[in-house]
Amino acid sequence: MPELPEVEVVRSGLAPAVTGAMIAGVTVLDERALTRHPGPAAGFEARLTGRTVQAAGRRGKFLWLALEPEGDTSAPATEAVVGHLGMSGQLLLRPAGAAPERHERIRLDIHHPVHGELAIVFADQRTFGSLAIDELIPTPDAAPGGHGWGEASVPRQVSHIARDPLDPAFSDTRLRSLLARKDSAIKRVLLDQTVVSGVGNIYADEALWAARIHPETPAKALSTRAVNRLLAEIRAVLEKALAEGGTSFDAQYVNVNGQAGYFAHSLNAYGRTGQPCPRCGRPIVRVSFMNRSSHYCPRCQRMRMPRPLRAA
DNA sequence: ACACTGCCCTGAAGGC
DNA sequence: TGCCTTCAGGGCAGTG
Repeated sequence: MPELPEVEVVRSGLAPAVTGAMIAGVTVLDERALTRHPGPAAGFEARLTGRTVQAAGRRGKFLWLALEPEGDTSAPATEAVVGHLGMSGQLLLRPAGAAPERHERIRLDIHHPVHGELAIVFADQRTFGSLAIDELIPTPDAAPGGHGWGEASVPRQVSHIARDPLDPAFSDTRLRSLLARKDSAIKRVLLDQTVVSGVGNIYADEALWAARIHPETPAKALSTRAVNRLLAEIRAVLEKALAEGGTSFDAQYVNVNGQAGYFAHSLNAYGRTGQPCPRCGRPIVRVSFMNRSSHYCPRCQRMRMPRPLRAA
C-alpha cells in the first residue's frame, strides 16, 4: 500500500537511473495501466519513444518523469509521464532484456549515458495504478511543483492535489483553516488528498495514534494545539517510515530493486488489532470506517469535544 | 459547493 | 480437498 514514504523510496531510487536517460522503447502489455492516459496505447508508445527524461518528481503519492522538450532542450519541460501506484503498483529497475515480471503492465527501455541500457518495469497486480502522459502546468504559488522537481510546474492530473506535509511550500495555515471548517471525521479528512497529500490508511492511523486523537473526531472540534500536534506527528511518522525504506506487508510494496521496507516493525496501531497499545497496554481496536479499517487505542484516543460543541 | 458512497481489480486467507 | 466469501483500499464518478 504505497503512501508518501513508499512512493518517495521509488522516486529516489529511479531518479539517478532515469535523469538524462533516453526512452528507447515502450511496450504496453495491458491497457488498463493507461486508464488515466488520454488516447490509445499506440499513441502513448509513439509519443514517449525517443524522449529524454529530465527529472523524477513527486507530490504526495503521485510521481512523474518530466520530459525534455523536443527541439529546444534548454526550454522548460511542458510534459511528463505521471504515475500513480494505486494499491499494488511497482516501478522496478531491471537490466535490459530482463524476463517479464509477474503482473507486468508497461515496460520502458531506456538508454542512460552513464548506466547504459536499462528497463523500467511498471507491474501492478490490482491494476489501480496507472501511467499517463500529461501536460505540466504552472503552480499557483510559483513554488516548485514537488519533491525532486525544481520547476514551478506540476502535471495537470496532480494539480488539484494538495502539497504534502514534507514539502517546504506546504502551508500549515491553510491546513488549519481547512480543518476548522470541516465537520467530517478527522481520519476522513486526512485521507482527502486535496486537503493534505501523501497520507493513506496506514500513516493516518499511526499519526492519529501518536497524537492521541480519536479517528472519528470531527475535524473542526480539534483545538489548534491538537491540530499542531497532529501535523507534527504526521511529519514524524512519514519521515521515520522514509528512513526505514517504507512499510511492507504483502510484498506488494517494494523499492526499485524489488526489496521491501522495514517500517512494518515500527507500527503502533495499524494492523495491530487485539495487541496491546504500546503506550497503555489496552488492546488496539479495529473498526470498519468508510469501507476501510481504522485501528486505534480506545484509552489513549478518546473522543474529546470542546465546550461549544458539547453544549449542542 | 460540499459530503459521502460505490466501484474498479486481483490474490491471499479463512470458513465450511 | 475445494469452493466460496471476505478483505486489502486510492482515487474519482456519481448521487444527494
